[in-house]
Amino acid sequence: MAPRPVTDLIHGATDLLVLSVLAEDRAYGYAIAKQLAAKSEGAVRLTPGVLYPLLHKLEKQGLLLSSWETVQAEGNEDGRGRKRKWYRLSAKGRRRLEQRAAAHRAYQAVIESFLPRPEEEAG
Amino acid sequence: MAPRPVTDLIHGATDLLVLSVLAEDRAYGYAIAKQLAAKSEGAVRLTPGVLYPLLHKLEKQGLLLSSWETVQAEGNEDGRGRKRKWYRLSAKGRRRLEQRAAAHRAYQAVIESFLPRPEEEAG
DNA sequence: ACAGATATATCGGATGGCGATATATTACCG
DNA sequence: CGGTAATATATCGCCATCCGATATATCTGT
Repeated sequence: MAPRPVTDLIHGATDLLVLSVLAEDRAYGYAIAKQLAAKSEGAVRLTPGVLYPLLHKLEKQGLLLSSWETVQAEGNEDGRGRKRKWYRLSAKGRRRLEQRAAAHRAYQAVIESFLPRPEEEAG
Repeated sequence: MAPRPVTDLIHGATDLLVLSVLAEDRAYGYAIAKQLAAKSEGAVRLTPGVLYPLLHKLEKQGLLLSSWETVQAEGNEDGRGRKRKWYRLSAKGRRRLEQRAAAHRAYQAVIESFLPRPEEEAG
């Protein structure tokens, strides 16, 4: 058994990423994942199995507020349509983002202080 | 039940930290944990439940080499004594450290690119 | 004699990320 | 008009990891 590809991770920063995206503008889950993937050139991919439970957790914690919207398709006059669950940061979520970002930066600085200096790539 | 103190974590960087410490000099487990705690002013504390399974894993992966040493105490002439398991980086471990450090830095740069700019603390 | 630091180790619980799977709607292309 | 892919949300179980608790033994300082 190979030790598993291990796409390797996102190191407990998923909440930070979602909160950060929503700090700029409201968005729905799928759009959040697309934005992260696009702006990181594929490096950050929040799969459904990570994304949706995470959004539910953050909402439950009062960091996000949500509302459903139904997109009316062309030539579709009845009640059906694609549903989107829009999320936005609550005031609490905004404060939490600031805290988490600061804590993340502080912690990364500590880790960086232990790492070996990067190898110079000879030109 | 409060959501647990959540000493909060070390974000999957434990291997990176251990490899980094051992890149400078050989050490035994307890000393590695002490060094990390001291140099980070308590921010990084590898508890036994994290430390020892991790060292075993890294050794099993061929990244670390180990050897036991017995510290002879004063006034103790017989065979007993405190045992230390010394670890050092293998060549493979050294290469792995470079890779992991580079990957870590690249990933952190991506995460940082999503974070909001730090709030200016007015002087 | 006793407490506390040193030193290694394992166990079980909780969390979190991940792939797989499910369901429904809509867009695109031939 | 029919099929495939993209859009959109959601849950499940597996596995790795981190964590506190516990165990054992040695050594130091008082």
